[in-house]
Amino acid sequence: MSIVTRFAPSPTGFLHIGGARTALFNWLLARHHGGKFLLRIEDTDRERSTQEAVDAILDGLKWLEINWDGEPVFQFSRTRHHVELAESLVKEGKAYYCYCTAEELEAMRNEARSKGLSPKYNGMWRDRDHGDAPACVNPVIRLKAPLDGDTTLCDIVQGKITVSNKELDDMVLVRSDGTPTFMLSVVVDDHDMGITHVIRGDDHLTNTFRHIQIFNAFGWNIPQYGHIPLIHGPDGAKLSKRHGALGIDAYRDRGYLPEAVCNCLLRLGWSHGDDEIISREQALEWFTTENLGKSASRLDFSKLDNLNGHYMRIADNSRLLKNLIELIGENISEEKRLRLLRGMSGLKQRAKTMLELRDLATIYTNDFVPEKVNSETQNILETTLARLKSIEDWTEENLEKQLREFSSEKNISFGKIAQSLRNVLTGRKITPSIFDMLISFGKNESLSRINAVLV
RNA sequence: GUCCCCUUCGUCUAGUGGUCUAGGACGUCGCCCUCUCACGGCGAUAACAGGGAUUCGAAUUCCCUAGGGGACGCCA
Repeated sequence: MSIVTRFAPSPTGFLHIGGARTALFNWLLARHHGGKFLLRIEDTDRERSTQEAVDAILDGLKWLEINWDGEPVFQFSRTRHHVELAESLVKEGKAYYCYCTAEELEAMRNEARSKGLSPKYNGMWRDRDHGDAPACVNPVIRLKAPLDGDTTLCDIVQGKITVSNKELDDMVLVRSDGTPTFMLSVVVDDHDMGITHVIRGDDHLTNTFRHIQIFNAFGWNIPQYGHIPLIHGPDGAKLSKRHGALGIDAYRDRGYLPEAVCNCLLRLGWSHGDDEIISREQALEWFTTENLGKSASRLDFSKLDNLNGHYMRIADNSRLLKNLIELIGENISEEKRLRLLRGMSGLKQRAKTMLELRDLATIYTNDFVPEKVNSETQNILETTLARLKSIEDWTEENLEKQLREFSSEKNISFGKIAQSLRNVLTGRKITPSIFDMLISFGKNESLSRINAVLV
């Protein structure tokens, strides 16, 4: 049997880090087994669903290079089908109309709570005759859930979990306005889409028992479920906007590379021995549900920084340049682009994020302003300039050779020469190596910058 | 309140009864490399929530306690 997984976000907000990880895991599971990964937009809540959120989710997935098969399924478009199936359940006696008002339901819950039970529907219309129906109340359709026995979930991650059916009530399948609920829609769509495996957040665990009851009512096969623990904020509490519950776009804006974000997410709740840096190819090869963890984790930004630094270092220079120019958002002259490209290797190993890279890169993009130097530095620069002028073979290797020779000939410490050059070329004390910069600026620009200080 | 789940260094985790005086990674600290800063290298720091039980032997199995989380909607 071929594996079909899905990611089914509701477009009521951005794609956050937890959702991205869920998508990643489902994607990896499907791709690892050569199966399909589908996308379903759960937009049945018309009040809160927005097109912006749909776009944000799609963009986020694309940025992470989590590609789905076929077109996304929009759940709302399947409303009629969902309702018809619910009605067929009523005909079969597996569901029923309930005419309870909001006040009655509230009273039921309060009563249950006061008895120390979990608040739930008491089944008052379960076996009641249609004729009793109040004329002015539009009914909902409820599932006739089993009253006795228990429902068991064999979870891929959490193991076997059994819940007494007494804990579950007759859930609403179709609302009084005639629209299907999440409970119904998820089950029908998962069935129709041929979903075989569902990896989702732990917060859905208790829903799953309800889903199983609906599957059973229809007599359909139940997919394999894997409930992964939630990601917590740095303080261990539920992830909220206060901590890392940012949209995935915020990670891009903060200068993270998608492969670093994926690697980081992958290690949150999944492991492969002692491996930390895991490429996409390796992840695809190694990912199985056996290695999913059972306990909640927190997003560690210093680890993300570290991973990002790694992926920056191994990233292709021209790709980084392209990203950098987008980030700067201004026109960069051809000359400066060339400088940046030549200097990229030296810059990228000093940056943990694209934002840091952008700051470092200003040494090559800022306009040159000559700074005053003291007479000692001036003397050093004067003689150094003469020497540099004479160098025809302007390569890193040769520059190093020549300048080191020069240093011992003149009996000037190499550190002094280097710091003087660094300062005059960039106006800064912290930069990439001077050879790196001499090459990046090129001979002409380098000499003219030194000259500008001497005049 | 009820039900369910979780608990190894500060953080992410390895570990599925002996190979664990518990391994790796990030962070932190120190040293080395060195033209500054990084990178890199070496080293240090630091954990099995607590208590019982099973066993010759338990981080690993079972029970209890504590702590944390999740769910209890005509939201998804």
